[in-house]
Amino acid sequence: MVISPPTTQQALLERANRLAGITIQQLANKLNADIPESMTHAKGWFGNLLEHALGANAASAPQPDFANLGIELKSIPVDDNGNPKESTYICVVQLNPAALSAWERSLVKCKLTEVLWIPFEANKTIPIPLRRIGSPILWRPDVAEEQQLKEDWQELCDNIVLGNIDKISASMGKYLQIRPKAAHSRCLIQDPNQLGANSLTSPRGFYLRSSFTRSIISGHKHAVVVS
DNA sequence: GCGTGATCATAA
DNA sequence: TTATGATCACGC
Repeated sequence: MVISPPTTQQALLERANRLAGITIQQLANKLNADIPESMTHAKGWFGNLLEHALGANAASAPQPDFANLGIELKSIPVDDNGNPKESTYICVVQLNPAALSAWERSLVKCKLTEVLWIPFEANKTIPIPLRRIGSPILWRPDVAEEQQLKEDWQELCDNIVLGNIDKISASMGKYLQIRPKAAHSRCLIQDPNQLGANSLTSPRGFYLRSSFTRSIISGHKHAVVVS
């Protein structure tokens, strides 16, 4: 079964709201999907299931999941208190000078312009099929949030442009951080910002700290979302 | 390797 | 217990 992409924001929200409260088992059954025994070898499984269920169409292109709506979809694992259990991957850290030149044209800003967050239970004591899907939260960063994201991005990118990517640690950045993002630590890519024709470094990604996504999620817990 | 979807595993 | 650094799966 292939689900077509929603043509409007409201259609997308309606679909997402219909998933609120059901279990992973129920969703998997609807889509005729097999549930993994563990997430160890199926780390992106739920995110992919959700894309399928909502009709996301950007595949693995570097753009928002619902390209026509400019909306990025993010599943977010939460504990018993509804707080995020993990940081949230945003996008690859591109090393070409153009990608590092301005926040306004960055992939991070593009992805974070509007995000549909879908929380789901991730407490390991709950069997995967019984974990429930939460209510969707459509979020746009407010002025203060975007300013901080921009500052974090700028500080991190300044280091990259100066050829100091290997000095960046995950502790930098208030909301955004940069961490490895690769199949394994032996993966290497060219870094044109470093002196020397063949400077290599590890592929990295931008992530949102869970302390930040926690504020996003909790700040909208009582939001009313369509019908 | 690059980009997507992320969570795992262990040092601190 | 938590956050960093490492890793898993997939399409191309």
